[in-house]
Amino acid sequence: MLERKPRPTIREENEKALLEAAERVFAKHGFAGATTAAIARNAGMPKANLHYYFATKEGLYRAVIERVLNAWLNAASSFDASEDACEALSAYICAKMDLARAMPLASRIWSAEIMRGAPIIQDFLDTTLSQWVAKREAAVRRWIAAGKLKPIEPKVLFYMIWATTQQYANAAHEIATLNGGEPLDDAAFERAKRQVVATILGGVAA
Amino acid sequence: MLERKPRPTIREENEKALLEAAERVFAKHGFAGATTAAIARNAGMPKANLHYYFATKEGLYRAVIERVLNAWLNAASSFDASEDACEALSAYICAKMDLARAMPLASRIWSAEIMRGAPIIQDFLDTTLSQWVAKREAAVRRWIAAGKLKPIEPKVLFYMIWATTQQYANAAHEIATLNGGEPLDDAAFERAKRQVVATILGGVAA
DNA sequence: ACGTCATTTGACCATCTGGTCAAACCTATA
DNA sequence: TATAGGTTTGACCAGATGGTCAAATGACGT
Repeated sequence: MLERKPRPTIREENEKALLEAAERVFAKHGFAGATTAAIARNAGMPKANLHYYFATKEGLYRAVIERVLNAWLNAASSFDASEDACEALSAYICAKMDLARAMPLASRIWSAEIMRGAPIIQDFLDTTLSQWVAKREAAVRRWIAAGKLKPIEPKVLFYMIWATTQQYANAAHEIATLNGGEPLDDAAFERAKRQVVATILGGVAA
Repeated sequence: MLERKPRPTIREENEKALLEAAERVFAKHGFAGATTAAIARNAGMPKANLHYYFATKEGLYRAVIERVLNAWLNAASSFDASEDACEALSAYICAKMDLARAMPLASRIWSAEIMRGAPIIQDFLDTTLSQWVAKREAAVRRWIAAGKLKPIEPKVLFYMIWATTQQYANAAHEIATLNGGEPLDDAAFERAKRQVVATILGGVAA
């Protein structure tokens, strides 16, 4: 009867540990620089065990990317939180800032993948992301037509939002260095978030 | 008499070819993913020849980074082009946009190095960059005090400028995908540049 | 207790990589 | 043309890496 057994707690736990370890190692060393031995050690198991759960390094990488993708889509949905231009943009920028802070490793892996030319996630760019952009582009154009926003190429706005928010994950080390060697604390980060929102909205609100 | 011979054209030519090839390969595959064999092939010479000019892969990488650093410093100097806040910021943003377009490989290598935690250029962050930021931070605060700019943490502004401009190099592939598969042509890029300048200035000008 | 299936692991392998080396090959100057 | 110093290159090496395998161990329903 091929019942879906609610069984596999061991498998679930090990796969989760491996995915988390992989996220750490891929984020720090990149795809090529990460070794399966390092990932396995980081997850507290011998290398052969890693290959029992994930046949190939690329397969593991794909699995990590999928988690990242879901986080991205989740944050992206906050764009639709409101019909009001400023509210929608604020919510979206805040969501992306929070994502960068909560999941810096995922953000870095994502950026590295994009920088490599998206060899793994090209189809996501071609399908889901293209559709997401097309739909929100239309919303932005409507807001412009309604006089809510200054006339701007919507994509330019998206790229600015993506880049600026991800900067707080990608360049966390540089930012820490310029912050006296310490990462931004919560207060400083919240201040930065407010100022990013204010600056971008100030730049595009009509 | 130890005269400086105007001789070494062979050495100069080969080192240049290697540095350019290394820039391409490092930009595409990252430090770990780049192989000295691939770089040498890309420069049109056998691997042993590469190691004759650059003893180690890391030494070659350092040399590439140094070129990138000079480009960065060169663009950074345009911040001081004017005493006027808007003029200075415009000039700086334009210079960084042009840099991203003219040297996308260098930009990507730079970002990758920052994302890795700047293992090679940490001392640059600690010294030159810190000083650069401190000085321009003071300029921004003066402009704010003079009522030229809205009150903003200067670093937040710098991070936004750095991230947004570099986006056009780092995410060139993603941008091309969302542009129908074609990279931005000169006209589209100039339009984007103007809108980036206008949006950031609109966001911070008082 | 038994049998079956999932899990664990050390040993192993082919391949790749950064780097070495010595011999061969210029090129120019005395 | 002899000689010296820069340059080129194929062959080579030690170590690392992704991945395999078979044997051992554990979990669990019957």
